[in-house]
Amino acid sequence: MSRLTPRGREIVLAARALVEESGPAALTMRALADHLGIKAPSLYKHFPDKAAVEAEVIALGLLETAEALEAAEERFARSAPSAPFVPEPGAAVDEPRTLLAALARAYRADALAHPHVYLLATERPLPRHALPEELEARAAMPLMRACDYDVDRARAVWAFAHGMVSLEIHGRFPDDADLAAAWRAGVRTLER
Amino acid sequence: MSRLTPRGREIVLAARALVEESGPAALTMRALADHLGIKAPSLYKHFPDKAAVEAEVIALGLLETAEALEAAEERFARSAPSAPFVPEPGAAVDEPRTLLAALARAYRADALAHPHVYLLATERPLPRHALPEELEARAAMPLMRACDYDVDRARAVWAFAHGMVSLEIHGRFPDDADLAAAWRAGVRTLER
DNA sequence: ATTATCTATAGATCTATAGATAATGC
DNA sequence: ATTATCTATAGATCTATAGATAATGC
Repeated sequence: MSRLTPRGREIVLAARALVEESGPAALTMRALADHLGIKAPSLYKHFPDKAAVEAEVIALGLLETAEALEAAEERFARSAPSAPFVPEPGAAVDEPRTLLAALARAYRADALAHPHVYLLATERPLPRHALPEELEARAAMPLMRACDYDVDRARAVWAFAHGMVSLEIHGRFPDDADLAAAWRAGVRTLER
Repeated sequence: MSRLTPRGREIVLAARALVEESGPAALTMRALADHLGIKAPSLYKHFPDKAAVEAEVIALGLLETAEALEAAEERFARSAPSAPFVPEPGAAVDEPRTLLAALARAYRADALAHPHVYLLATERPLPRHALPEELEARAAMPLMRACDYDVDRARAVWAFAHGMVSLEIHGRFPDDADLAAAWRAGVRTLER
């Protein structure tokens, strides 16, 4: 994004909106051009091909995930200074009690806030060559820190969170499933 | 499958082979017909539309998953009669020690044995109306039994397993990641 | 009679290139 | 001069229907 021209940025934002509105398959050069009020061939003066546009949308998604997790880390650090959790009488009940719970909640909220972009960014190989250096690593860091740099546990937690979100977005759980309870069950056991 | 004509079955098997060979997007009525040595319009005498063929491939995938998990359950029941695990001197080290570990291993092996069919069957909404009654429930039962019918934990375990497999198939882990270790970390903590 | 196939074809799309034209920035 | 746009168009696909033809099963 940062290395794009202003017009390039506009195009990517329109592409993102298109994906979010109608799913990854709806991102065609024609639909994108329509959205922008221009003709499809004009897009090729800004991007070499469709894959380049798609990669920028994916980069946006990853960046947002990274920022959402970093913000959750910070909020948690502020609200839970150090001592073990002690529920205050009358305090809101649903504050996350652990850093991992806070990150899990943020991960889910971010993914469900733009499910189609989430799927575009996760359910296919990453176009790593077209992404900003270090973006992938940055998105992974909050979980690594929460897992005390135990990479195996961090990967297991990531897989759990991704699996929950993926299955939820694709409507694979029963309609009446208590997904909050499933998240709690997973986070609680993965906690240590 | 069972409710198909013999020719219908051949068509579905060819479709399955096509998906497995070249991915879900490669399943087109033309490519399928080519594979069978006929012309595309002929397929419409056997299936009303492409979605119907796809649904049968998905049903095959689900059925295989169910059978793989059931077989793993049975193998585990035979090999680990009841007593807590005691490693015998000189015994093979990599026998799964718990039912959950056995199921996790079977889930991964099944998915990686035909990754494209796995993705077709999981990374989109299920065409439930076109699937055999109870197939979805059957595929879910082994995990439910392993989790003592704690549905929240069963869903968490499923999400973990699906997430691991999905991320692995899409090449989202680093090439040198020790995925066996991540599986162990996840299964161990989700164990209870 | 029914079934499986075929040819021909309608009707939608897609991505991407070539080359012309208008507008903007020195 | 450069940049952003346009029109025209090549070249690939796709799904699905209509109607003809050949083969099979009573």
